[in-house]
Amino acid sequence: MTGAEDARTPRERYRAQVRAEVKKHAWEQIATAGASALSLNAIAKQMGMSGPALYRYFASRDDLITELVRDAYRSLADTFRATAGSAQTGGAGDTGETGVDVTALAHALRGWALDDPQRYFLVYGTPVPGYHAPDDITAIAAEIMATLLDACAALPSPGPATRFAAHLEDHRQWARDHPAPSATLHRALTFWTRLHGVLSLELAGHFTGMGFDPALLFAAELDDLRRPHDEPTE
Amino acid sequence: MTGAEDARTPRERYRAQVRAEVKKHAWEQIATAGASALSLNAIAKQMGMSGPALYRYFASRDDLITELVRDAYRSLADTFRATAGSAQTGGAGDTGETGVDVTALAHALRGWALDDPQRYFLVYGTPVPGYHAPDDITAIAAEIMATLLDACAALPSPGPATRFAAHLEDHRQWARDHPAPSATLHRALTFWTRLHGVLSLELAGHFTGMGFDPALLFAAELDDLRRPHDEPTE
DNA sequence: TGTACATCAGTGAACGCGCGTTCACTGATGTAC
DNA sequence: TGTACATCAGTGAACGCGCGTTCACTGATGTAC
Repeated sequence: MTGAEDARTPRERYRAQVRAEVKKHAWEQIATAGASALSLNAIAKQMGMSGPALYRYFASRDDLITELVRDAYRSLADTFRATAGSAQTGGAGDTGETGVDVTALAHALRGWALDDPQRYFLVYGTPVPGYHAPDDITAIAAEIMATLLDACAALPSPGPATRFAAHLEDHRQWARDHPAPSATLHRALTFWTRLHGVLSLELAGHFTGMGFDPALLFAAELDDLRRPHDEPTE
Repeated sequence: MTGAEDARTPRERYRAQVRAEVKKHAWEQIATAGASALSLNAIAKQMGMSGPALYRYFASRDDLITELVRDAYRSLADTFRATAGSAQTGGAGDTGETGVDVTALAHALRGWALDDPQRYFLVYGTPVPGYHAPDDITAIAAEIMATLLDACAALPSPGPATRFAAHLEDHRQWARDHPAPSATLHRALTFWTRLHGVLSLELAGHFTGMGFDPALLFAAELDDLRRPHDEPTE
């Protein structure tokens, strides 16, 4: 068995290939000069084509950027799903918990971010005022959050009933279908904001010259997230 | 006494005034379309001047942007200093600690960020690949960090001796002149990354549609930062 | 107070550039009989 | 297998635009005697 049949016509396959190559050059351009410097004409030149040729493949510059954003989200969602699927805890003398490992997710996130910082910033960086992502991208973001929620739900202790968790009790539209208690939602949000806090400052270079190893700060935050906390004072 | 003498000549005062007006329009443009869309010609048009006139006031577009970045840093540093100077703890039946109040700093940071999100992102948002801030801006960043360190040093408990603090023991170039123990440095860094994590995701709109109140998540993180923690497990 | 000069703000024309995008067209590839 | 037609990739010219930046110049403001 040499592989599944490719139902696509040669033309379709060629189209897909050129589209992929355009995107590849687009990412290189973004990595070099930032997303705002992305230029269709420059990409065409790099590919040895004339500018208007690209309009066979993308309706407009905005269209291309939106697709890059979508691909970035999709890439992170897939990375999360793959990590969640293969990295269950409970194997090596652990505390007996089962399910998705939140530590593995954290390292997957960090790896994904370091792999291409500008891709990370295209998702989580400075927003362009007025831009609204289409619905299908929002759906991918929700998918990412769902994977994270599953992992947090699998943590040994459900976490303390924080005041913010009480607020979430009545404000959990984003997770209304998830069975996890609100304390777990709080944990997931905290996981997200804390790791993003370290990662985005690190990738933006705000730690350079300070001397310490950002990976260890990341690890410290992760350790803290895994540790059950006291009840909040008062 | 109607005020101190203004040693500046009328021409100098005029210059300063026009420069300020240029910056004002620049900020409006950034708020509307992001920093990458900033255009000298557009600013001149808004001011009813011709484009080249602005070159009397700024050497180049990059020069203007650098100055906006500097002003943003300066603004945050001043806000922090003012907050630290006027908001000592220990007044209202507190636990007896004295010195700068970290809670006040946190709220000052949040207020400053919400006041002008694009200004926040100009400081902490997506970096432009290849751009390096001049030294005097780095110095302002250090000033901000110093104020934060002072506040963390004034917290009731010095915090536990975390593993990361042990690493900082030998990697605290950025705070080699500060008397605070490394555990306090760890606290300051955590303060920074956690609050930035919540703020940047909030300002970028990643919480919109989720239903909860970002202010309460921010408050929850702040509460957690103020609470002394257990020793790390193991 | 008045005159001569220097300083400086602002203009308008111009340069060169690269951008996104449209359009009519050529030539190659695939499809139908 | 060959022919007629439809589909589609890619080109080159062109449009209009706005950008940053320079330059020589005008006119107003300030300074020195």
